[in-house]
Amino acid sequence: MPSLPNERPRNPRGQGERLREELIAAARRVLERAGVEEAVTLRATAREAGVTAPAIYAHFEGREQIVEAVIATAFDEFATAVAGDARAIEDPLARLRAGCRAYLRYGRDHPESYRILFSRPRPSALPSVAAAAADVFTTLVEAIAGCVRTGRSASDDPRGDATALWVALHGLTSLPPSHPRFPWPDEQQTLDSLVDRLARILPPQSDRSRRSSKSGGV
Amino acid sequence: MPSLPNERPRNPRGQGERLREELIAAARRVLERAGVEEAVTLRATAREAGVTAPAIYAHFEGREQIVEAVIATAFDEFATAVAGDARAIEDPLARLRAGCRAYLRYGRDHPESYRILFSRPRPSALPSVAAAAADVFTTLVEAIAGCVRTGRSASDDPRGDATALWVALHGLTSLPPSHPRFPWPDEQQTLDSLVDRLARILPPQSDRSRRSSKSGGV
DNA sequence: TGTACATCAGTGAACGCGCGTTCACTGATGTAC
DNA sequence: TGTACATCAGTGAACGCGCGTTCACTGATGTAC
Repeated sequence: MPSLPNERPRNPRGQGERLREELIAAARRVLERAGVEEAVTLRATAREAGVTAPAIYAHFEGREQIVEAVIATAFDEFATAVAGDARAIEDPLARLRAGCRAYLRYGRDHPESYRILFSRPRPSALPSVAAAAADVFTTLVEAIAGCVRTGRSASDDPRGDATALWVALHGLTSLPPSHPRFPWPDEQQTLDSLVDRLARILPPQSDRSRRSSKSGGV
Repeated sequence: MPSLPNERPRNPRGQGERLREELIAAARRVLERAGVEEAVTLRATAREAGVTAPAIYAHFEGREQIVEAVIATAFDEFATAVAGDARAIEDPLARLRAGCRAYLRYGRDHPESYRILFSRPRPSALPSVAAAAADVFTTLVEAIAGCVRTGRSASDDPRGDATALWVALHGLTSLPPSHPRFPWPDEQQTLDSLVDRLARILPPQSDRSRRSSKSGGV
């Protein structure tokens, strides 16, 4: 009776562990398709994976553990998208901008995954998530500190400024989708402006020497 | 069988409409207590209101309409907290700060109501919500424009800056609760810093004349 | 002043549904002898 | 080389639960005459 429209060959002997990964991937598809965490039921996940519901219990204690695995996986992917791609860039200002753009892009490409990562008290209780979050935050702090060293930032508190920037990034990622009718200005422009002001970005050296004593801060 | 622990006298004849308000209030209590929108079921709302489930159909078409009414009510309350309280303040900078503080305070005092207002595409589809949101946004824009007139802001785009500030306010309101283990700096300080930088707030006139030509912008 | 009736503000029982979870099982594949 | 057996990767049927929704109803209160 449980009709399995998603046909699926049984894993070969000894490869039973594969189903675990398949279930996490299935749960993520369910999440992104339905748009609410509550849609990630045990049975919906099983259906999506092409398996019957009880098969899940060989790999997860229950529904809650599936959701946790989804969160951990998504956060890891998110951290890699932001920190991993940025790490390779040498110039700190370019790295900062690339990291911020990657952050926003992840949110736009996987809105429900992003939401589940940042709209519940739960995520940071998972150790792997706390580590990934620290990774992303450190990327921001170090990029700002790097900008200070290259003379492109006037920050006197890279940690505090990185926090403010993170907060604003989160706002830019999550607010517009929830009020799509509002006439939001160009996203990239808002992003650049937030980065410039919150990381206290200064014009390049050549500019500043031209303007001489007029530079300085608020 | 539907055991009504919340005893409740039947409304007097002609006063049946009262139940509608009682149901909205009951649904909001359920929402704030449970912490997820999905907890606001028709039956849970009825139980909380001390009424049987079918009694709801005299006032709402179904569950969805209750949630909509909760959103509309909460958004109205939110807009009043932010714009209403601020409107009375004459000095635009004081008004701007008061509005932003009220915004953050509402989010802290009613976290689930705030979340439901700003984490779904749905809210702004409701006309009353769009109006309330516009009210809040206008408060921000006018306060910044007022600061420009009194010489306390260097903004050359109050709408754009108000948008950036709104985005950041939303971030500050919603991000820390979702990652409570992160060592967030003092909330009020972060708030003040976001307002200062995104609304391009300048030091008071007396200060600036002392520092003379050193003022100016990033 | 009395009584029949209409209306109003709900109740109580019942339905079908998807859910999480349990239990006994099945059938293919590898292993011991 | 053949066969009995163990193991593995699941299946299928069943359960109790809360849900949304329907339906016929009830009992108090006001109104017409």
